[in-house]
Amino acid sequence: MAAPTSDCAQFNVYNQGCPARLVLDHLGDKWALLVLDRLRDGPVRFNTIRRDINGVSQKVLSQVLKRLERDGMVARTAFPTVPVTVEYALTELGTTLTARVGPLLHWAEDNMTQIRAAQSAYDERLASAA
Amino acid sequence: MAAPTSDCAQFNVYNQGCPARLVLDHLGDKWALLVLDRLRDGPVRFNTIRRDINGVSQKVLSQVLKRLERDGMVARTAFPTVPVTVEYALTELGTTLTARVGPLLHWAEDNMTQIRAAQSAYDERLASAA
DNA sequence: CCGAATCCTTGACGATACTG
DNA sequence: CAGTATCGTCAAGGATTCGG
Repeated sequence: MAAPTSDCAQFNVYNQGCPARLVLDHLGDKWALLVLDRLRDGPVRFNTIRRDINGVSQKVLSQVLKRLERDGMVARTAFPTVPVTVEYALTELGTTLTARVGPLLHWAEDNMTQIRAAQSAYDERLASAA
Repeated sequence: MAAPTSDCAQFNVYNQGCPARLVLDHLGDKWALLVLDRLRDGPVRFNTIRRDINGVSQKVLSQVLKRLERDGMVARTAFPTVPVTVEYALTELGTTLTARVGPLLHWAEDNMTQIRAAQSAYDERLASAA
């Protein structure tokens, strides 16, 4: 067995030291990617994100943003207005990550047809077997 | 608001037509990436994967493989020996996906230190606030 | 306006046992 | 060897309510 792309301590995903999980945990997150993508053009306010990303709850968006902030992907700025105004923006780290994710999404778009075809063929085989 | 990398139907992640989800669902999967990575060198048998990926149960590995097969990432080949021998291998689609994920993992490795630093700084700020 | 706190449902995952 | 079937646990996510 050759060396894997990212070691991950003998493939033990439970190992918190695995660097890949640091990023993958965000990718796996149902919303994080959409949030990052929404911030690509510059700072956005909380409720603007909430409105634009259809289906996310306040609680979850709050969690996601907090986590992205903790990981240094997003910067939170609160303006002492009344009522409070809060803006979220990509940090440099977050910007480079978002840039790397782009190609992956493009790959998904480019190969969507193939994936769907594979799924259909698979399902059809199942149906004919039954 | 400019066009996002992947449209996702006005950011509605629930929309199954979103091409990104087709791939992201796999990335979010706790094991799929490890499986894909394990297959990079060529066909591998079920129990070999199971042994090499520490911590995965038969059930889940079975599920993951079936899903990867359905999505056209992995090809399953059963040899009519006694007892049965089954091999899993990356398809061309799976190979290109695995190739695209690599850079992302490298990014994670390269920036792991920064991420950890951000986390520490964040946690420290929380502690001093308390 | 921006969130925190609470309750609740759902489904992912693991352990175990069994089959062709 | 390569799975399927069943059960139990547990945490993520949604709905709602309250606070600064």
